[in-house]
Amino acid sequence: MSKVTIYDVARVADVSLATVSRVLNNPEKVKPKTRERVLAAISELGYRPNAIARGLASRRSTNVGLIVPTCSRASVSEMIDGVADIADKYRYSVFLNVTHSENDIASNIWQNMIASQVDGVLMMADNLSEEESDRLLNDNVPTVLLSIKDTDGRVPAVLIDYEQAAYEATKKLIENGNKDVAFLTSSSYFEMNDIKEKGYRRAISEAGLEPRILALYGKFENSARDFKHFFETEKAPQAALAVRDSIAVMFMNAAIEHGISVPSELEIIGFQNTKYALMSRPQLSTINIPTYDIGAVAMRLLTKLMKEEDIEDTQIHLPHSFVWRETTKK
Amino acid sequence: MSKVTIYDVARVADVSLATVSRVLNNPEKVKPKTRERVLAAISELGYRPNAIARGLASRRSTNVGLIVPTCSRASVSEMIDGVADIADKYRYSVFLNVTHSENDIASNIWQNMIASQVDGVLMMADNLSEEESDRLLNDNVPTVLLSIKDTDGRVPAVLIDYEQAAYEATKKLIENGNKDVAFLTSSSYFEMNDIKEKGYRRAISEAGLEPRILALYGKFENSARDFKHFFETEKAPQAALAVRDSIAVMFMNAAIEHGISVPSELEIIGFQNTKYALMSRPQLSTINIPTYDIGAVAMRLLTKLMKEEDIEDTQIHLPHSFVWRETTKK
DNA sequence: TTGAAAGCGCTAACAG
DNA sequence: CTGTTAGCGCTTTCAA
Repeated sequence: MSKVTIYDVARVADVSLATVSRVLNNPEKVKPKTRERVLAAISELGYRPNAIARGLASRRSTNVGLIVPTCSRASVSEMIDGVADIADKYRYSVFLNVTHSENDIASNIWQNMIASQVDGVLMMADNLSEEESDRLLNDNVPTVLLSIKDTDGRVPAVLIDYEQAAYEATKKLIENGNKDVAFLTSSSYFEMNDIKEKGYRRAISEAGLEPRILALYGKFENSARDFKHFFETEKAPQAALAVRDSIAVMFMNAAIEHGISVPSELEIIGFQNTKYALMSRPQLSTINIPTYDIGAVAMRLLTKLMKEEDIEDTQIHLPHSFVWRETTKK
Repeated sequence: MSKVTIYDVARVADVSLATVSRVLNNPEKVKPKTRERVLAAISELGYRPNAIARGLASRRSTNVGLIVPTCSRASVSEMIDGVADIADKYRYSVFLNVTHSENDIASNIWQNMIASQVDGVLMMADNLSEEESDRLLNDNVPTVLLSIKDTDGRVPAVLIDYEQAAYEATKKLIENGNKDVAFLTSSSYFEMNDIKEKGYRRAISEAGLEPRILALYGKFENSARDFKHFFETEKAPQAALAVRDSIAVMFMNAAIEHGISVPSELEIIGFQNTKYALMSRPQLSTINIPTYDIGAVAMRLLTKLMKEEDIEDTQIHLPHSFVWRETTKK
């Protein structure tokens, strides 16, 4: 709330406000001696340029908008940390918008302000309609998608090749000798899970096996009960790939309580490599996703986009890896 | 990036820009007929007021700053969701700043911008020095602390009575007949953990028992190994209260692997009621903390502070509760 | 190398 | 109820 303005600095340094502005923005265009005088005045008065006024005059806010469906999912909160770190490094401020998966982004408040006070947007969503990606393109504010991509790849994005990751994991399960390999997915629709399912199906079909999709019926909170019911009424698979670590662990717990031994009778692989995987017993084998890096790389890409640098490739794929722990054989 | 300004709207609606501004900010001061004409022009042109210009002219940004040590801790990410929801409701935008526990907030970039472009600040920190709280007071921008409080309670805050919660949990453990009740805390310094420890010590001392503090030596990642070593070299306690669910679960896993049976030989209570507690086996008894609400209530308090409403009580304590699951007897 | 002057798009008295 | 007129604090030509 400092009330000292650029005029005060100019007066104290005995220069015009234009000069003060210059030492702030183009210091090399000011004679060293004058510059020092101005700098001295600035620190003497504790002057801090008013970012809003600067934004108005320069028509650039050095703010970016970050849109996420929620914060309380490890996959997004870690990503936010990545975004925040890099934004900080480049002196950008980040506006956080939590959409709660409300699909129509246009109707959302963010448009109101995004349009007028951010230089770029980072968007993570559980799914993205074609309309929405059209809108992103039309609003011509630089945008980077995190973890998802638009159908025709026109919007810059940073993501993991989930299809390939799921494919490889499924293949591993098949190679371990399992014929009945299930895919555990969530009931609510996540585009990302569809992509993982594709990879699973590819591996299954290549091996000439039958796919078996098990979807959580409802909320995560009930999954313990739901999985218990599953094991009581249906034949247990020999192996399973889950779309998230948490689902993998819940499934495993239910299996173990049903007397199934892991991994000898049931192998399980999770997705993400969260703390859940470390804390389960047996410890979960899982696919490691560089969540933090997705955020960091996306923010870095956005800075380039905002500077209108030429980008070779605007669709960046980050590598995944596997962490073999105790829920898989060998 | 819409380039239509308030002048365009004024021209199309055939009024002055002041009238347009009025229908935006004080619609009741405009004749309904005129108002409709203006509204029509607004939607016809797709006009969106430029928040930056508005901020400059009105000296209010409708932005709040949110400072957190990290996002990737359940206790903070859920809180952020709470903040974001309420901010949204009151039409405030939130600037996210991740400090990574760098203690000196003054040295941080946030001061630069916070001072000039936010109407209020929400701050969560792992600890708060007296200097820092002084600074918060001096900068006279409305501020609310989350989960922590300053030593002399001058800064508005929303928090849980961690001391009492830990006291009650410890007491329960003692009432269950345990004499050797340990307190599991983290090695790095968190003010909050000290407060919990106080509650633990109060219960222990009231019962005439000896306190036993077990601090993690290093990083969470190594705690499995560290706890294993603990059980191999030291006498296991009969019960334990942990400062976080994750620590409780890691400790429990190590105990079980050492052949100790839970809860018959070792009772454990965690803190927070995260998903970890649901996913462990046996399922963790824990202290439920309304994390989301801390954020929501703090944001609501901040809106009042920003409106300079009179607040009865600026230190709001939210209630905790207990969730008895499988790691405690009875 | 520096200063003068014209806005950026909007709000907020003040008149009328 | 509506219009006129000053700015908000800064950037940015354009001259000097």
